Amino acid sequence: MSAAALDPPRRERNKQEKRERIVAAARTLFSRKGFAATTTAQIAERAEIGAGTLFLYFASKDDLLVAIFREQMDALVRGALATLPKRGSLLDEMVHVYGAMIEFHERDPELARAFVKEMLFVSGTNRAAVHEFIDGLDAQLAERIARRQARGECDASVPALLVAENCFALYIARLQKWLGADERLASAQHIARLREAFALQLRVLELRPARALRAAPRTASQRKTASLRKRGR
Amino acid sequence: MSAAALDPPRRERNKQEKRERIVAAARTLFSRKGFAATTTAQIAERAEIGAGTLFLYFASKDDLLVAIFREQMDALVRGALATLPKRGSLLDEMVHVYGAMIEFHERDPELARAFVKEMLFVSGTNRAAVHEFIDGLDAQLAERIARRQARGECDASVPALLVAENCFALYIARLQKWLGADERLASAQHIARLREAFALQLRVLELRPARALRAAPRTASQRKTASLRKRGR
DNA sequence: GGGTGAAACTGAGCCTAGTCAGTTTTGCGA
DNA sequence: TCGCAAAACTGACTAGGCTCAGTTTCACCC
Repeated sequence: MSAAALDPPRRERNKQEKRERIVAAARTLFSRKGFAATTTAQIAERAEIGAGTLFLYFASKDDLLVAIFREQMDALVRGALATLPKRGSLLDEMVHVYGAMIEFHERDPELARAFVKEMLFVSGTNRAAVHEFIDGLDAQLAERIARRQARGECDASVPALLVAENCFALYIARLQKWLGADERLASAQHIARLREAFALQLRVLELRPARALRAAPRTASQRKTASLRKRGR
Repeated sequence: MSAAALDPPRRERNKQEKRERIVAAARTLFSRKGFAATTTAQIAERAEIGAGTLFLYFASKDDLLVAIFREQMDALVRGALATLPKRGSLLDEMVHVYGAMIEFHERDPELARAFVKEMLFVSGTNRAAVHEFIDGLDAQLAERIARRQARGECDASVPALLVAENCFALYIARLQKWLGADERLASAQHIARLREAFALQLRVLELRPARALRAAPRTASQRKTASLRKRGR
């Protein structure tokens, strides 16, 4: 057999195909029967692999779930960032991006719950990817903030990345309140609440009439810990 | 046997004692060998009960862990609120309370990680208690904010409870960043970071020179969702 | 003090995520 | 074409959380 040019990555390609089969099988079964009710044996059977093979591709059942979601989230956020409302406020942009994620999770709250629970403590094949995703999102949104600061639309003395990180925290907290409660409000409700929380955080970016920036005098104990604040990134 | 006055709650008292034995056994074993390495069978044996009995008292191994931590957190927060620094700023107070929790978690990060992961999605015997704990903490801190607002030290137009809720979100996010990462910084580092995040959020409470409160004009899409914002509490 | 129904308890056994010793497949150099 | 080492794969097996049918204990009433 003389497929010289294509062959070298053949083994690799087989692996990739198999991985895809596993992901496809898992996606189907998870959404059909739920996460807890799907066994890894069923996934393996549907993907036509041995029961143990699954764990060569994913460190655990949780890891597999996170892999599936992360891929979808990547695409979702790329889409949301590409369709940011022109002429909207910063708040609008934030809500546009995070609102898209909330709407996505509304499709299947049980899966979303399992995902959110795992996401922040991933330790399998997704560790790096998840942290890159979060850092990337924070950086993108910080960039949008910084641009407005440069244009003089926002208070430039506020660290943009820190604002973006705080907003991500507010998003996660909203998800947790939503998915951790039994009464399930519609996603629109949660987006509205998220907007409130964001609005409060983004207020620090409002331009202030001249002075005021160091308005509140620092207290003794504030000064005491000040030396710790220079974080070594 | 004539212990008439004490007997009626005897069954009840036995149950309570048994529950305590389970909690004590679990606490010891968890901290000695870690959460994952401790089996429920070992806990049951040490508590001198049958293996199945444990699950009459706690819905799952996770539920047991959450019960233990929640009890400790209750006491910790009560203590922290009782020892708030006099004459400190609002920021100092926030850091005092949440810093105490971070320091507590530093004692055993593996347990803390498992706890934080479960806490927000509890579904066992602790559901209500955990949510009461969080709501109570938010309310207490909101009260501290409101007091300052009433005294004219803070911008009274800012909803105090929302600020407190946002701060809790920032605390959780900090915990997750800490315990979800492999490189374990000292708790002092994390308290310093938490202070930064809080400081940024609390800036919205700074008094502003007269105008400015409705500084930024609302955009079209902001108005669009405004009707959703009246949350039905 | 004995009968009775309910509450509490028990542990053998089920179920499934995850492991690993052994087997098959693959790529490559002779 | 033929070894051969490494990579990939397999499925019987294990461990441990949790269940539940059966048993014991308890409180109450005659």
